[in-house]
Amino acid sequence: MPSDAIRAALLRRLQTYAAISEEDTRDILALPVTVKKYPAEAAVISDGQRSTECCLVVDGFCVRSKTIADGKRQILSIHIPGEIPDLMSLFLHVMDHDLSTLTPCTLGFISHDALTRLHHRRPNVAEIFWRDTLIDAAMFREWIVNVGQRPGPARLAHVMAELRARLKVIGRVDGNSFEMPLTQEQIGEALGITAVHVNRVAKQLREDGIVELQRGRASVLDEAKFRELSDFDSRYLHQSPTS
DNA sequence: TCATTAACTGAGG
DNA sequence: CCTCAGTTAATGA
Repeated sequence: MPSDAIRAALLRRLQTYAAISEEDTRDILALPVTVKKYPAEAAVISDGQRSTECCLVVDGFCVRSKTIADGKRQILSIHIPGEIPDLMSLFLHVMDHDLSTLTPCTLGFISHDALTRLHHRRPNVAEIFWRDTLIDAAMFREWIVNVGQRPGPARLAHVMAELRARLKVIGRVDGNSFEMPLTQEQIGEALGITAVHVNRVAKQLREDGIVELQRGRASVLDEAKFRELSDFDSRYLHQSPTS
């Protein structure tokens, strides 16, 4: 993949958040990016490591997670192409959680130095990245509500609804289905329930004709029921520049 | 390896 | 008594 296409993916995402001027666009497209390929389930940067660059997801899915003393892992967020999951490392230099791939990934690395220079030269771009970080925090608030308060079926449906809304803006929703390349074990780690229970919940949703999960793809079978169950309101994603 | 399902258990309403 | 969810174990894809 040409590196122009990689920077364009970043630009496209940032444009969903805010209008970007011509000069700012030029400087974003001029960012030096080092591209690397990763296999599935690979560590990108780990808890405790010092970071000197930010990671742009070009292709594939990543997750952020933390692992507790007994080995159990909590998945904190799922990341799709165009996102920079570790943008906070630009200011918080030592990682406080893990970033790893879910699927095989193409990742673009941008040095903190280059991003800092861009911020100083282009305050409007700095604002966009700030906005991006605040939306990241809004997603975490929603995640806490999901894991802390919703019953299993709604938890699963909500994560699906959010993923679909985010995939939609990068043109990766195909009719009633979209990619959700997590095993039931990984879904359990995201929802805070066991893999067996994920299977039970998934079976229930399938039997109720609401949503179906197979081979890393989710299909919404009944939009109205899905909306009601998921309790999803996209407001917290702030996907429009004026929201 | 991952998905599926049953059977059992306990918490909590 | 009912629902939800964890554990264990067996089996299939």
